[in-house]
Amino acid sequence: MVMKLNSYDRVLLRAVQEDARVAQSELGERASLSTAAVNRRLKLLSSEGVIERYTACVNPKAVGYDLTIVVEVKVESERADLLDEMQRSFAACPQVQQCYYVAGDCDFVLIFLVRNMEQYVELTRQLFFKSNNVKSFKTLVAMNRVKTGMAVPVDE
Amino acid sequence: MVMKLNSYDRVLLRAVQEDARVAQSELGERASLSTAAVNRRLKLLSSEGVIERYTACVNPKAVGYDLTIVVEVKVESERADLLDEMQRSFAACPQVQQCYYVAGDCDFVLIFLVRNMEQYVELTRQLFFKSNNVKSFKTLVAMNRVKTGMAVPVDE
DNA sequence: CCTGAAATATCTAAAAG
DNA sequence: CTTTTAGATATTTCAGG
Repeated sequence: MVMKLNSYDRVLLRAVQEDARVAQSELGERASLSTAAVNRRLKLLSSEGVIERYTACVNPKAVGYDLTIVVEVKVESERADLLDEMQRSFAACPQVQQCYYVAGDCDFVLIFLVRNMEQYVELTRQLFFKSNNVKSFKTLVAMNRVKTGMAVPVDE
Repeated sequence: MVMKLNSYDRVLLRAVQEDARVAQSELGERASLSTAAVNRRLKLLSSEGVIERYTACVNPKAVGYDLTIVVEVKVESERADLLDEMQRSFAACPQVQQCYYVAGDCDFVLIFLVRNMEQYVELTRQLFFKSNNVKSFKTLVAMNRVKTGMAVPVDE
């Protein structure tokens, strides 16, 4: 599960997280590596699961998704089967961008991306009221997406 | 700011969010479009800012980042200059993966990705205690990353 | 808005040091 | 790890409907 990374790999990982479209020849220059070596290492990083996938980052506003909402959910029962079912329904909802099962003073943190408040309200009905296992939830409306992304620090 | 999307664009956006490495010829087949048309539309989507960038998704565990922590921060003062300075310092920290400025019962929601608790504690000192504008913060440790990513729904 | 063909560029794999 | 080579793929441009 944990691949041994050398310092070339680290340079590559930082670079492709920032911009996955830079040519391998260009990556080679930055990492002081041949193009062939870059190719080999990137492929290895993918096959070892260090790089999980490549994706395009879409600007939510550009497709009419203007509202980001963070929600804290408390559950009624911690029964495993009920929690599993909740997680499945959360994960299956396209407007739930992220979901974390947490320890602390709530049980789930969800990040919604919705078109408007109406859509959010409708989704809370579907996801929270229907399940009968949500004790309460707290809504935090984002005024500013200060920092977004899934970038992973690669240090050393 | 808002580009008019046709139904080809929507198919393309869904596809490249899932996997940015599919060939344009393959995308063309899926969208019933020529390769050249796919190329042109993707380039347009980028230049119009609909697609912000392309990125590699790195598995945090594979690089030793095993802990995801959600933090709610309450501030002392809402003075604009103080808030700006906080946002800058949060955004500048590589272990702060995401940061939202929110309305509701706290002011900021941060998502940390850290190696271990020690690192988290150290970062809270730097980011929260130094600023002198953090009234309190609440730590939620993720037991399960149920759903992650920055995927944006593209409907219609 | 589209297509199809031609020209480039990039990636991949193999061979050899 | 390197370089070089060569062939397969992918991207981009261009002419034209």
